[in-house]
Amino acid sequence: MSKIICVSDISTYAGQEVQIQGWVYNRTDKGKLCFLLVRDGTGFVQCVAFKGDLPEELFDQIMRIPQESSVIITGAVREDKRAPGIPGGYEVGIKDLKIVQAAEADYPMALKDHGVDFALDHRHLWLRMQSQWAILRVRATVMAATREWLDTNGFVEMSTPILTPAAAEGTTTLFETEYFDEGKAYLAQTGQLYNEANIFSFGKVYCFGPTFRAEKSKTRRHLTEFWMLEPEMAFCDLDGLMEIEEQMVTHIIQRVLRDRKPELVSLGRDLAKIESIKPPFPRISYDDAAKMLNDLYQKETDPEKKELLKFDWGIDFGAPHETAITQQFDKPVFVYGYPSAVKAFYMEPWPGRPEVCKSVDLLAPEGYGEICGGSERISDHNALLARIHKEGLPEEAFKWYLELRKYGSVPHSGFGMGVERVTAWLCGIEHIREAIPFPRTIKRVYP
RNA sequence: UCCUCGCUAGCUCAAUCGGCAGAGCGGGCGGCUGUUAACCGCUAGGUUCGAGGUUCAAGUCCUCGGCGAGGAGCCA
Repeated sequence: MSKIICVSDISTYAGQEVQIQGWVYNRTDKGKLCFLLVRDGTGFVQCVAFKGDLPEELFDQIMRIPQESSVIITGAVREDKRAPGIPGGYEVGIKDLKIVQAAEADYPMALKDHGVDFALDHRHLWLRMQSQWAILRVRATVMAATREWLDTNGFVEMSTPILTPAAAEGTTTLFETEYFDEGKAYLAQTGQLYNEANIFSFGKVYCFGPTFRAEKSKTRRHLTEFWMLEPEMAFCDLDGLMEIEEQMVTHIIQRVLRDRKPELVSLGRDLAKIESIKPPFPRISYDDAAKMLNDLYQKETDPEKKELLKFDWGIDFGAPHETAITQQFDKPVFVYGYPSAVKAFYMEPWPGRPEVCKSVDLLAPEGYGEICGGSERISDHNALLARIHKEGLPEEAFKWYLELRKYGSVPHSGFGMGVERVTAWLCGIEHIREAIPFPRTIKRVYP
């Protein structure tokens, strides 16, 4: 009995007879020769059948095997530069093939691009395509690298609740559900407030899980359900926050480049654009970004683009603004010190400039925009209470949150990172819906 | 909520000014010993999103509706 191996390890089995358990991704028959491209979850490998080497009945069966059939293949591994696949360069000379299940002939996914509607309706099958496999492998590595960095840097993972009481910023953007006799509960849009409680016990914490937003955003950067990482640190100011974001993001990039290069190559990603990213990342203030945008506005000659770049101090960046800023840099850029009016109530005011707060967004290059958003939080009880009143928020709902500032309050900071946005950026794909296994958008909850 | 675009074979798309419903892929049959989304020959496959209207004639023009897309708004 030959050893069952993973395609990802195939290079270590050259010259040996092995077994591959997987699915027929593509078949090319050529007279007395038949090529099967087989995927096993860890990679894609070419398996070759020669008519002369096999019983006639078996060869005939291989020639007719439908796409997506599940198979167990026995054969000898050999190096061959012509062999496609991931990692590629090795192929299996078929000695035996057992069909676990012959797929029906009407498999709907062709090995080519599909329309968005069709692809999303068939997400359960689309996942099998090499491009989707590669993207989601990168995603898993982004998540693993994130945890790896945090866990080795003294952070403790805290699971914050997904079912939450009345919302921090009103209920219009939250999914609502019945909660027994307690009235309404809402799906969490952030674990931050809970992590602000957690830091007073654990120092440095993070939560990592799904986040829900009922906003009617319809863009390539938005999902209604997405995965967000939220670290929160005691005794950490805005500069310390940027330092941590920079180190963590750099680690994620290095780890993806180390472990997922073949996947990125298969996606056609220009590796040079991410290989060159090294700290430090540029840090510019909102004020400077505003000047930069006004300069770009002056220089722009296309009236349509010019209109999109129009910018007045005090407004939040739109997607065209973010794109324009990031195009000035070849690595991620921090923009800090946003106007308080466009940011959340809990952000620490800038010393001496109350109209600005100690917030920071990390914008990814190549037009991908915001991948992290964070801030130093207000640590003074009365200042926070004043902000809650000013925003017209229900003080009662924030009773516990305010109490954190009464017993050993410290400067503290945190940020949120969108996993799908980071994945989409590293993969170089157009839309973040491909960066999550089963995307939830305003128009889709199926499959 | 607004703006724009789209909907034709299982899939991706074409169809000129309103004038016979087409191709490639996929399926079926056949051929080929190195294919890379193979190639070559043959073949089957249609409620042109729906309803109404204009016309000798509508995939194409008009009205209404449906579904989807990506932009704006919104976005802890």
